[in-house]
Order: sequence, then C-alpha cells, then structure tokens
Amino acid sequence: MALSHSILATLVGRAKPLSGYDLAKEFNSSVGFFWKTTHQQIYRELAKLEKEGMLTSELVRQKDRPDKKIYSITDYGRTHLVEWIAEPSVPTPIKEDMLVKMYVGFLVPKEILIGELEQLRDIHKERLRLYHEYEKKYFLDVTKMNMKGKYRYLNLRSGINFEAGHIKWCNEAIEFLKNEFE
Amino acid sequence: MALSHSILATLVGRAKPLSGYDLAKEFNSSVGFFWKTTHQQIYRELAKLEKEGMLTSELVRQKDRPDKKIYSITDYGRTHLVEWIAEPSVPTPIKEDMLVKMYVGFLVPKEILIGELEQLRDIHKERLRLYHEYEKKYFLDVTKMNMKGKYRYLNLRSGINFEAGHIKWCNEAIEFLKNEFE
DNA sequence: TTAAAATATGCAACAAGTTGAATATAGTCT
DNA sequence: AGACTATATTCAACTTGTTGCATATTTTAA
Repeated sequence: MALSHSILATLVGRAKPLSGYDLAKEFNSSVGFFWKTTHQQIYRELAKLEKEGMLTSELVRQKDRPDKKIYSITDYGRTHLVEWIAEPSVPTPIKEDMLVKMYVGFLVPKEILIGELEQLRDIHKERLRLYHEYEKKYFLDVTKMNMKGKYRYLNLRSGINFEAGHIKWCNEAIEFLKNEFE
Repeated sequence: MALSHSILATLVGRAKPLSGYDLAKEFNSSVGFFWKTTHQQIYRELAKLEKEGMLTSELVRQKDRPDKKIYSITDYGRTHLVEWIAEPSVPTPIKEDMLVKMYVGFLVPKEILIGELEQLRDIHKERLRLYHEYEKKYFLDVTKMNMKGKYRYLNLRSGINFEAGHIKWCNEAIEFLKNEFE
C-alpha cells in the first residue's frame, strides 16, 4: 500500500504544497524512479488521504491557467509516514514478463528471445546512462552532501545497481542462447 | 496481464493436466520464483481461461480425497501464449517500499534504516543460498541439459543475479549509512 | 483424543491499478 | 485557421490483486 506513502513522502520533503498535477510530474522523475503510477490514481488517492486527515488542501484561483488544489501534509500524516517507515519491509513480490517467456522459451525460435533481450537491455542501458549522468551532475562529492542529498544518493545508487544487474543478466542470457543452443 | 500467461506457461510444459491446487503449489516454487499469486486468484483465472477457450477441464472423482478439476491447455491457448511471447516485453514498473523509505530516511534515526536493510539483506541472502543449492544440484553440467533445462537454467541465473544485486546494494547502503552520516 | 496439516475448491468484499474519455483555458507551432 | 502542447482535474468502467472466510475429507502429529 505504498502509493499513499509515496505521496506523503513527496509532500513531506517540501516547503511549498503541491497540486495533483505537480505530484504527477514528480512521479515521472524523482520518486517515479521507484514508484510508478498515473495522474488518475494520484487524484483519487489525494482525495482519500485528505478524507483521512493525512493531507489538507487549499484551492488556488488562477486567471491565466486553470484553478488548482494544492496539498500539504498534516502532523497526523507525517506521524503515519514515520510509523510506516519503522515497520519492517518485505521485498516486493517479483513479477517479470520476460522470465515467464524464458520459462517457455522452447516454444519459439531462440532468435525471438534474443531480440527481446536486446531490446530490454537497451532500455536498461538508457536508464543506466541517465543515472550515471545524474551521479556526475549532482553527486560527485559525497562529503559535501546534506542529509537529504545523501538519502537521494542512496536511491540513485540503488537504481544504478539495479539497471547494471539487468544489463548483466541480459548479456549473459543472450550469450548463452547464442552459444549453448544448437 | 501475465498471470494468465504464467498459468498457460505452467500447463504447456506438462504431459499431464493439473488441478488448481497443483498449480498453486507450482506458484510456490518454480514459476513462483518470478510470478507470485494466491490460490484464490488461480481458481478465478482458471475459470476465465476455460470460458475463453484457452483451457479445458475434466472433473476427477476421488474416494480418499476431495474431487478435483484438472486443466489442460488447448491449441488456441498455446497459440495465444506463443503470440504473447513474440510481443516485445517492457520491464515491470518498479515499486519498492524500501526505496520510498530511503527517500525520506531523514525522518527517522539511521539505525532504523540500517536494521531494515539488514533484514532485507538476510532475506535475499537466504534466497541466493537456495538458488545456489539448485544450481549445484541440477545445473552443474550445462552441456548435458536439454532445451527445457537450458531455459530453466537461464531463469535460475536471473534469480541469482537479482538476489546478488540486492545483497550488494543493501551492503553498500548499510556501509554508507554507518560511515557517511554523522 | 484432539489438533493440525494436507488435499481440494470456491465466494465475497475490498483495495489497487489500468485505460479511455471529458472538460476548460492559454500559448505555440505550422 | 487548425493542430498541438501545457496546465489542471475528474469520472467511469474495467482488470488485477489481497484478505478473510466457508466447506469437506483424510492422514499425521502431539
């Protein structure tokens, strides 16, 4: 149930309240690197969180743009978030299409799987490239980072590790398919 | 939408039809290493797949045990599965509680996160140990494996890679938290 | 002897996630 | 002028996933 927690986490780190639209943008970058969702789900969840007292909203009237509702986290929401952090995490259950396909790979010519693995690898390569770019741009000197920055750095390192691992496996599988199958 | 495909994939590799109960057991081991689900969802999905003509069922009456329904994949189901394999895969969207917690780690004492990371690491270590055991037991000589075995081996290698990657990141994060935070 | 585990299937309620569309304004591009 | 992009929110329908419960029999363990 961490969508609500992701939203609370995005709001807790801010001086200024955010609109649903702003949050949706955040979920396309920063927090979106480890929690994916849609704007529809965000709006629905914001309404729920406000009803539960975790958030408060304020209507902002605009002339040149559509009106918006901006949300702030309440003390209750913050407490709830902190309590959730202290609960032990279980790893997210694995669900990976590619592995299901691999499981019955014998149903198709191996070239199909090789092609798919190459595509997957390229997606992960592009992500890794982006993460390395961030690392060079914002995280060159670890000792100079503040608390928040250090935690962001750990998030980034996780992404780098994750993508590099995927690339490694894709390459291993491609080589194996090319060499060990006749 | 790969639950249906996981079920089809589990049935396609068999000479004998399986009951929902048998499938649920499979989803606790082999195919369950990369697709998690519950028996309730399996029964629901089996009914749906039969209605769609992907599966056929047969009622088996038993005296010493409860009666059961056993399912086989149809030609249509098999074709559907093969077509799905050929569609390009996108990586499963990332959703990781621990990373959301890390994102707002500054809200709690670092010892809490270190403790959680150690717990997580131990879970992944235990999985890795199990996978290495499988590797030694069933996959020692790659050249002697048949087609199916080779694909199972690739699945196993993915699991090993995945778990080892997690352990590596957990250790890195633990060290970083211990040393780089004052 | 009582409890539990294993075998076997399913319903119901609810929560979470996906997909498509509707609405409205302002600015930019062709 | 018409199309597209950005801003901003929401509804509706549907699929997928989770949790708790209900039922029934036989074997095994405490």
